[in-house]
This record gives sequence, C-alpha cells and structure tokens, in this order.
Amino acid sequence: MARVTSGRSARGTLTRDRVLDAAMGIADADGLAAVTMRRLAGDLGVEAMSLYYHLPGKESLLDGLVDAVVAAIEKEIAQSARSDEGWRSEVRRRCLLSREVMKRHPWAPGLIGSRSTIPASVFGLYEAVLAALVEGGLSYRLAHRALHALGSMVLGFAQEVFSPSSAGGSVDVEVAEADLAQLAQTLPYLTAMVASELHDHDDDPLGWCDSQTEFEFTLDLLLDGLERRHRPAPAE
Amino acid sequence: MARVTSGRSARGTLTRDRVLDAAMGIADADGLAAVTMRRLAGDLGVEAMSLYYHLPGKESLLDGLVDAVVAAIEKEIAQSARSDEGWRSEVRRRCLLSREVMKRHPWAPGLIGSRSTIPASVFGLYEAVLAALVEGGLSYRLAHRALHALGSMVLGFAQEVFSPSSAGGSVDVEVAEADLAQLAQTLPYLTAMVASELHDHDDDPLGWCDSQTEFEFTLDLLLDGLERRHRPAPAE
DNA sequence: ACCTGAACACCGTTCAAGT
DNA sequence: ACCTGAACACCGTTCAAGT
Repeated sequence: MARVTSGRSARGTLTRDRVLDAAMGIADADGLAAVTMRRLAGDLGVEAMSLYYHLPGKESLLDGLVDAVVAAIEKEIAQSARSDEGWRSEVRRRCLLSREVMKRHPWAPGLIGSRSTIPASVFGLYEAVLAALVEGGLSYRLAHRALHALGSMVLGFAQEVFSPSSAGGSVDVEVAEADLAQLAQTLPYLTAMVASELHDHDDDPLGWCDSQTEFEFTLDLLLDGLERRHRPAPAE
Repeated sequence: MARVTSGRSARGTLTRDRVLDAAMGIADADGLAAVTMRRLAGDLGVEAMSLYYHLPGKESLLDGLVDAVVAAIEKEIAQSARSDEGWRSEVRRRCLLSREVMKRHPWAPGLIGSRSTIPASVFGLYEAVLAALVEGGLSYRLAHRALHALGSMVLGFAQEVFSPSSAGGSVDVEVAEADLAQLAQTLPYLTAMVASELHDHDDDPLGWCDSQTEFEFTLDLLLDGLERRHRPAPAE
C-alpha cells in the first residue's frame, strides 16, 4: 500500500505539471510524434478527455513543453552565472549551455521552430543575451544584428532550420498599447531596442527590421570570418 | 467542349507531376497543413485513393515537394551563373538566390527541417557550395567547417531552426559499399571531403565530424565578427 | 492501366453525464 | 471539482473491386 507501481499512481491526482512531466518523458523516449492525447492519458492511467480539465488543448500542452525546456536552460545558466564576465564570454556560455539542454531533449528545436507563435519564455532568452550585449557596450543597432546573426545559437542549435510559417501562422508583432507597459517591464532591453531602431528609421518605419538586410549581414559576417581564417593576415 | 474549367480537368490524366504541382499550390495558398491526401485529391477532381497509384504515400509526396523547391533553386542559380567568380561571391549569390525561392514557398524551410531523412537533392546544393569553396582554394578542413557554419544559409534561411530528430528518425550516415561508388560520382566533393577528414582523424575516426567542435567554431566565427564590428581596429 | 468504395486504425475535441 | 463514455469530424492507408 506504500506505493503504486504505475497508472494513476503515486501521490494524488492529475496536475498540469504531472501532465507536462509525462509528456516530456514520452517525447524524450519515443519522439514528439508519440505525444498524443490518448497515449499521454494512458501513461497517466487516465482517459484522454481528463487531460482537458487541466489543459485547454494540445496546443497549450506543446507551449508548456517549450516553456519547460526554456526553464531547464535558464536553470542551467543561473547555476553557472559569474560576475565580472565580458559580454562575449557570457553570450558564449549561454549558447553552449542551451545546447547542452537541447541535447537532452532533441525534439525541442523542431518543436520551437514549428510553433506558430513564439512562446514568451523564448523571448526571455533573447532578452538576456541582448542585455549582455548592450551592457557590454554594443549599440542597439549592432546588438539587434547580433541577435539575428546568433539566431538559433541562442537557443542552442546551429545548422538547423525552421520556418516561421511552417505552422501556417504568421508571427504577429502587433502589440496592443495596453500590453506595451507590461512588455517594457518584463523585456526592457528588447523594448528599448525596438524603440531605438524605430527612431533611427523615422523615414522608413517599416524598414526597422528588414530581414533582407539582416540576412546579408549574417551571411557577410560568416563569409568574412571564413575568408579571414582562409588567409589569416589580410592587408587592412 | 473545348475546356473543362476545373476538376479532372485540362489535358489528360493524373500524373506524379500534376499531383506535385497541385500540392505546391495548396501549400503556397493555405500552408503545408492544408496539404492532405483528401484535399489534394479533391483539388484534382479525384478520389484520395487514386493518388496512391502515382505516389507510394504521403512521405513520398513531401519528399517530392522538397525536390521541387530544390529544383527551383537550382534553376534560379543556373540562370545567374557567371564565370570567373570568386568563391565568396559565388557562395553569396547562391545563398541569396536560395532565399528568394524560399520566400515564394515559406512552408519549405519547415518541411525540409522536419524531414527525417535529408533528401538527396538537398545534398546537391551543399555539394555545389563545397565545390566552390574547394576550387577557391579552401582546405577540406576549413570547407567542412564552412558548410556547418553557413548551415541553413545555403538553403536560404537564417535565424531559423530545425532538429534532425524532430521527426523521430536519426539521420543515418551508414552507406553500403555498393552505393559508395555511385555517391562518389554524383557528389564527388562531399565524398572527397569525408575521405580527407577521416584520414586526418586516423587516431579518432569517430571524431571526424564532432558537432560540439563545429558548434563552437560557428559560434566563435559569429562572436569574432561581432567583436570586430564593435571595435573595428583591434591590435593584432 | 487507372481509378473507386468501403473499411480500418488512428487523431484532437465537444458535450452531456457521471461521481 | 474532477473524471468519463459516446460521438464527431477529421487523418493516412489497405484492399478488393470496378472499368
């Protein structure tokens, strides 16, 4: 009577957290495709429809999984935090630690990439990197480009791909005025960056984040570096 | 009687190509999620089961879509080909043109990323970039790292994400000896690169493509570039 | 050779009903 | 408050059958 070995199991009843834990377990073991409402319920010793009492639906479950991975990354980063670290070292550490976590949950990059709307927790990771860059003395302009260039490195994967439209939804950047104050509070650096970049593009407000320009910046960053390593001491 | 306006329509019968064309149309119009066997058949004025006569199944259809996008990229690149172009300029042009095509098919990056096995046509794009690098004088070692670093730029998307395991399948690099000759013929540069890198790692054959090393190389490439643009003239 | 109808084993989700 | 059963509208796919 001390322990139930499986099924509705262990202590107490169903919980959003227990559901998310079980979902992560399935994803880690059998891949994200194995995470179906019916399988998940089965592992929890419950009927599929019971899950809807704790989560509004599958989309919400997937958002919860992303949040869980981001939380794991932030935990890892917090544990290794140092003071008196340059921006370069801090950004580098963050990217490497994110990668460690992603290796434990190889389904996560694909999931994050396929989400139609970027979960707020992911913005938090970018906010922290941006903070490091700006505190390190980079201009908002350069820091903005750095965020684009570092792109998926911030999340811990390189060489990998995602489409904002893969899930069909376009990323909606419209923000209600009411939410803006809230945004400025939780993501102060990102808010300031957008404000700064918008101001610099008074003549062309729509061009403040031109993806063509960002793409070429990143591409040239990489090509410059490769050229430099190919012939190490160019005449400057 | 001259024209049928819709349905089984136009000239003749169902064809693999007509099916793929229709699938691309649906994906462009309503997103990849709208491409179901039933919807696709409906648009072609046919029953869903008829599709299976022309394609073995949905996986094959998706592979066909990837091939179609790659073909569009290669067409674009062929049209703008120049002789007497340095490796840097050629690689840059290829990446920018790939991006143009991807903008027309915004579902493509996500699709390519989610494929459990990398379609052969995609290897062709990397082969061409590798050829440019090697012919431009880069060592196989550096060219190998360049391929990792340029990563998704070669396919036309930056700042985006993909997991090899998102679809559950691990990328299988095992190659039967019989296929090796064939491979060497169609992808000579990639074959030579692997051979060269394997040779350089006689002591540690498994380490010839260590993803941790590649990740750090790319990360430092980007950080170097950002640092350089932050304070343009470092003491070297 | 090419296409179809009916059926199977799955999905996520709704909704009224149980306790 | 928490969980369930039956049902609905979808999937991809098989297989025997039509022409």
